[in-house]
Amino acid sequence: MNPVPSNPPNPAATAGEAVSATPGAPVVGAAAPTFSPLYQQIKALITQSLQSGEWKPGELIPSEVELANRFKVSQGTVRKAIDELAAENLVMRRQGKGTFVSTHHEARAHFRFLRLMPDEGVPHYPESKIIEVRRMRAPADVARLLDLKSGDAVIFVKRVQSFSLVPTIVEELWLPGSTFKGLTAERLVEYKGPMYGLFESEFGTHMIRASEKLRAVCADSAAAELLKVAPGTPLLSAERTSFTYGDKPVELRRGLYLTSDHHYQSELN
Amino acid sequence: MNPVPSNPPNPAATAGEAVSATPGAPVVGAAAPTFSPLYQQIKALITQSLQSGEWKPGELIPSEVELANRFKVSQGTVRKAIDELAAENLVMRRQGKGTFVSTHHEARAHFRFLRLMPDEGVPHYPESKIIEVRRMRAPADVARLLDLKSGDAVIFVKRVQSFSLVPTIVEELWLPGSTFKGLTAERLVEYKGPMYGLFESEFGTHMIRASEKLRAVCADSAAAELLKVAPGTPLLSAERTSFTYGDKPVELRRGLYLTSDHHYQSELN
DNA sequence: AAGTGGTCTAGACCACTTT
DNA sequence: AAGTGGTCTAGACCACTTC
Repeated sequence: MNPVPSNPPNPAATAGEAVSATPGAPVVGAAAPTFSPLYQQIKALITQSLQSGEWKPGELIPSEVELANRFKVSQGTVRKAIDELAAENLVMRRQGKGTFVSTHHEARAHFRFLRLMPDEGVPHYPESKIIEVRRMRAPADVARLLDLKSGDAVIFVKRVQSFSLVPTIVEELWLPGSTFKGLTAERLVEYKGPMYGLFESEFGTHMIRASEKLRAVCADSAAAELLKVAPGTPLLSAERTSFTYGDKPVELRRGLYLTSDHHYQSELN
Repeated sequence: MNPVPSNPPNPAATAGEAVSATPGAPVVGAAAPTFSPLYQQIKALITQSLQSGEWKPGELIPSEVELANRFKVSQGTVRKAIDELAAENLVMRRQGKGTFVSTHHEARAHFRFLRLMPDEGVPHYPESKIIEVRRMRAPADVARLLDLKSGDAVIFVKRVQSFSLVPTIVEELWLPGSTFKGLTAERLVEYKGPMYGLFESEFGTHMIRASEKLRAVCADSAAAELLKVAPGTPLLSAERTSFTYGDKPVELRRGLYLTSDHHYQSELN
């Protein structure tokens, strides 16, 4: 279970699946040895504990000193592992308090995946209306993107979001049926707070990353009606795939954004 | 010139503009002391050297050991400063060789600020055609975003980019006239390579960050003609402000993207 | 062989939070 | 006072590149 370091201060080493950094070392039966630094191995172990739910979103994880003792490495090595996890937003460090598992139940998390911002001077009172929730069989394209088999059960959700009473977003979601068993319109409507918070608390699925493809499209009659605009109005289309631990896709989302009073903010570094 | 650390291993300290971390320390005449960690001060000093051109894009900067000696701090502190600069893409580390100043003359830099990607299976042969270059007085909105006074000289550029012979992007740029004195259509046309490479080499202006606002709009007649599409075709509008060192805005760009065979890729973390 | 960045350790002290 | 993360140092060795 331990990474088993064989470093200078560590004597002899306690055998086991030793990690040698020597190129010519006898790596029995490994075609591609895949060496990795100790701190990366520690990072992977911590990630596993996050994924397994040993430490749940919002909870405190063990202190650096404690983790260093557990893994038999120095505090500096644990620190570097946690530094990367913090950079990836998997955990949050707070001086004097400890390191917490990230959660979507937080003010700062609400806008993490929503890049649509009100233009200057436009107020921001969000509202969500569920239009439809139903179970269906995954079409080929949805199945492919969610890593399912064509025809597997998926849950389909359609909703409209308004800002300051102006309908601005119409969204369609596809979720793997097996993961979100029991998700109904009632539960979505009743739930207060962000949808990713519900996924996290009620279904144990924590979204940690997403990838979007943006396009400009014309509003079809359905979207136009929901957004109360003329058919043909240009809309910003965002096709999002969201991932949980291990880069496993667990949500497909197609949003159509009305961008007359809002814009999609993108920072390039 | 030195940060003058007064840390345990350093004896007595060599006087000067000492940086104390003691809250009650006598900070003469400083209303808001603005303490900062040593490595942040080192980072700022390195950034100054980058900005002043002491080390130019593509060049090697002094080694960690050398910088540690120069600043009279440990290598670990220099390392942490450079780590952050590398994370911000200001420098690039290469094991065994050294640390290099980032440059826009590189394959990997070409797509740093261009998020428009060909859809799957669509080939990618870029081509650029300059439509217009002229000097003008900055309109109020351009002046505001470029931190200039209304009426200051700016250079206006209009160009069309094609991918695999399909016109896909029409762009308008505004650049501060003082910074880009002598920029002409000829130089833009003659120059091989990315435009930011030209700005870097010929005008000493290195873009390090940009911020875009995206919207869906209808093609006006001018854009429609250049992109060879029907007026009213939905286009993705990207309004970009680019910054150089010190968060100084040095470019304003409005791009209109045809997204029938391309998409704007956005990664959410 | 020498020089560079990359990893790892050990120990000190600081800043912040809670008890 | 005790515990947490944050900073800083010093020294060792490793991996990679060049001479």
